[in-house]
Amino acid sequence: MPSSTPFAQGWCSLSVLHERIHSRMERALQEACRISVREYSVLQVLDTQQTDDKHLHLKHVAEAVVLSQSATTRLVMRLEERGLLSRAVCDVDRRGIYTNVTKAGRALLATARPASDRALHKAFDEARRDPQLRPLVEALEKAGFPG
Amino acid sequence: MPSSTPFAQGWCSLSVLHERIHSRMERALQEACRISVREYSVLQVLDTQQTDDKHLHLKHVAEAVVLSQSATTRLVMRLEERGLLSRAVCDVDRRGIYTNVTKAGRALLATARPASDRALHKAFDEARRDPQLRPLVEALEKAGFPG
DNA sequence: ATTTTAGATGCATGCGCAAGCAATTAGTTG
DNA sequence: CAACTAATTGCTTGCGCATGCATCTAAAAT
Repeated sequence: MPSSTPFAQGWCSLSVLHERIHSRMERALQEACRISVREYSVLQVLDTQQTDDKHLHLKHVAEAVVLSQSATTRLVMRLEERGLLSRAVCDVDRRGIYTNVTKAGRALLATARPASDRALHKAFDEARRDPQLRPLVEALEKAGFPG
Repeated sequence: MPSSTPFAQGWCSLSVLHERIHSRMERALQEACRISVREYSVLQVLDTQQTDDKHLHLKHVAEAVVLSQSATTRLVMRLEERGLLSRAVCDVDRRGIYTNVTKAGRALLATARPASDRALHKAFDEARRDPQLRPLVEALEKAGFPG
């Protein structure tokens, strides 16, 4: 994935690294609990929102995971249909929707998290062995990323 | 986009940064030349492959942009239908497909590249102002990334 | 001949955009 | 202040499109 400027070249590496990690996590999460990376992300966001006793409107959830509002609506719908979360209209502003992760949802998260972590580490190790990605990976590590 | 481990937290930031850059570039490229980020990436790959006088099979193009083989087939098809590239069976292995960017394709790239670059810089500047992304962006810059 | 590989295709799914609907807020008029 | 209208905001829906998976065909390779 070559490019015109050095800056764009950096973006290409970032992009490839991201896609590689993403596709690995996708497969891992799909296999472990029939869930997509995005669904996992949303559940994760909603779960922490909940433990912090803060409630996010759908719109802010969409922003947090960088997804369109319509896609977020449908994603949350799917999760509700699978019993992983429940929805309720916000009573101070009845346009808003509040969501709560159910027990089943938290159980799924407990399975998904280690699976996702394993996939993430694997992807990173693999990337370190790729000549194109090596500098980027090292840059991230040197700067204390991730972690 | 919070998470369980620090490592996963890093992945979340990386993910958000990527999505932000991506959606900005998508809009910019769409507006500038009715082309998607992926189509741009593929064109870019094929163009450099060509100037280096090397020919890639579709399969390797797919790997380079981290896309499935089927999606790559159809993407290249779309680009051919728009007259941005031409396809030909490889004569030493008639299973393989070779592709060449046309004059129109190179013209489009000439428009797309600066548009994409502008979007990229904008997205980076914006990210630097986001508390969640700031450490990641600085990490990348400190380590000489991108560029 | 069998197996393997490159690419194409049917199908189901998730996405973004644009339009729509309902609730809220701001502004106007009596 | 109350009542009405306009503009905004949060979410949903219709629709077309790109993607991945599984499957298929044709061409090497064994």
